[in-house]
Amino acid sequence: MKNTQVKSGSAEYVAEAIELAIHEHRLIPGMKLGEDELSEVYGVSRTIIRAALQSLSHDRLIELKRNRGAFVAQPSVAEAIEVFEARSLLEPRTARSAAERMTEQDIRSLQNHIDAEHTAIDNGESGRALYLSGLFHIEIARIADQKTIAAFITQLISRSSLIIALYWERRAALCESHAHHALIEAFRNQDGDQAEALMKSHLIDLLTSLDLRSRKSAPSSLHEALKS
Amino acid sequence: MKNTQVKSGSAEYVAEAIELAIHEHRLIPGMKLGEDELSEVYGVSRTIIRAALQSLSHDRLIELKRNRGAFVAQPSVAEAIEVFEARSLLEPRTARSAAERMTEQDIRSLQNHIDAEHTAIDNGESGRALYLSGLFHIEIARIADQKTIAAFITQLISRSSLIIALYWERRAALCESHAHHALIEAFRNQDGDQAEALMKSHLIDLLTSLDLRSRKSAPSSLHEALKS
DNA sequence: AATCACAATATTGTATACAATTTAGATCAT
DNA sequence: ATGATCTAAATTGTATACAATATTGTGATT
Repeated sequence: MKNTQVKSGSAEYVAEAIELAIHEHRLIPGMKLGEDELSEVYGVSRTIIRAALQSLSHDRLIELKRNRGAFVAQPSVAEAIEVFEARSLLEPRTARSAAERMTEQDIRSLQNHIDAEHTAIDNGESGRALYLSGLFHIEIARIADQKTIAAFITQLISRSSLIIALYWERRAALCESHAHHALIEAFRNQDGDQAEALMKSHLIDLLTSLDLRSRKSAPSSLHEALKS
Repeated sequence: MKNTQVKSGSAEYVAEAIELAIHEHRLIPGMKLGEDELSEVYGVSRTIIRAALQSLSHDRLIELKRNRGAFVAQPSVAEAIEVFEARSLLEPRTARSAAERMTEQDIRSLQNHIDAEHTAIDNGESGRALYLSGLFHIEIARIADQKTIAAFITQLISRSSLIIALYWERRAALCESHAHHALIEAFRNQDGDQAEALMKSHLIDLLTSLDLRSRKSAPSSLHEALKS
C-alpha cells in the first residue's frame, strides 16, 4: 500500500494534523501512535514524526514512554481537575480583557465560530463541533491580545478535549451553545464584569458535567482515524 | 580538543543543562547555539541536540529560526509585560493555595532556598542567586500541588530570567529577599489572604523594577559558558 | 575604497542505517 | 492446558550520511 501523497509539510504539519485528530476524537485516549505507521501515513521519515511526537508530548496530548512509543494521553481524574482549575485562573480574566477591547470584527468572528459549530452539530459531526467549541475559547484569548496566556489556554483546551473524551457522559447535549451565546452578548456590550462572570460559571458547568467516576475506553485502528 | 566526558544523558539532560546556563546568565539572550558546537560539548550526536533545542524552543527559552539555527531568546518589551501579566494571574492564587496546605517541612524547604540564595549572593555568584530566587517561586507552586499550573509557572520564570537579563538595571540590589521573607511569614501563619496579596505586590515590584527602555546586549563566547 | 557577483565553506534539514530494547511467538516441561 | 524460557520479529533510540540552505570570502568592476 504505497502512499503517493505529496510531501505536504514538516513536523509542524504532522503535529497539527494529529492534534486535530485528537480534538475531533478520531484518535482516542490510549491509542498507540507507531512511528513507522505515522511515517507511512504522512509520507515523511521517522525523523519528522519524532519531532512532531515530541512537540505533542510537550503539550501533554500524548505520552511518550521510553522504548515503548507514543500513546494518546489519558488524563487522570486529578489531572482533569487541575486542567479546569488552571482554566478558571486564566480564562475569566482573559474574557474580561477581550470584552474591553472587542471590535465589531471580533464579534463577527466569534459569531462565525458558533454558526459553524451549529452546522457541524446539524450534520452529526459531533467531533468537529467539539473542536469548534474549543476554538471559540482560543479566539477569545487571541482577541485579548495576550499571546502568552493564549498559548496556555490553547494547551488547556486541547487537554480538555481528551478529558471530555474520557469523562463526558451526555455527548448528545454537548456544547454549551447557550453559554457561548451569553458570552457574545456580554462582548457586544463590552461588559467586562459580565464576561468574566459568565466565563467563570461556564467553566464550572463544564467541569461538573463530567462524570469523574466512569471512564470511556479502548484504542482502535489508527490508519482509519488519520486518513482524512 | 577531544571531549572524553562520559555520555551523561539524553536530550533531557542537555536541555536542562542549557536551561540552567540560561538561568544563571552564562548564556546571554541572542547567543547562537550551534548544533555541532553543542554536540561536541555534550558528547552526543546532533539528533539529541536537536531534540533538546526543540524542547527549549517550545518553552520559548530559545528561538529556532529555520535554516539559521537556535538562538537564546530575546523577549520583547511586549512579551516581558505579557509574561508578568500571566504570572500575576497564576502565582497569587497559587500562593494562597500553597499557604493553606503548607506543612512544617514545606516551610523548612522554602527557608533552605532562601538561605542558599543568600549564600550565593555572599559568594558573589549572582547568577546562581537569581536561579535560586526563581526556584523559590516554583517550589511554592509545587507545594500548592498543582502540577499543571506549576509547569506554566516554571516556564514563565525561565522566561523571566531572560527578561531580567535584558532589562534589569540594578543587578547588585537584586533578589527581593525581603519579599520572600515576608511570604514565608505568611506561610508560617497559613494566611492565604496575606500570601496572595504579598505575591501580587511582589510581582508588581518585579515588573516595575525593570527598565523597559534600555536593553542589555550582545552574545559572547559559548564554550566558556557551558564548560562547567 | 565600496559594491556586486559568484564560488567556497559551513550549518541546518531530512533520510537512512545500525544498535538497543521491547514485544510476540514458539517450544518445552510440568 | 498452563506457564516458563528462549528465539525471532518488530519497534524505538541514536548516530551518521547526504541534501538543501545560508554564510562567508574572494575578486572583478566601478
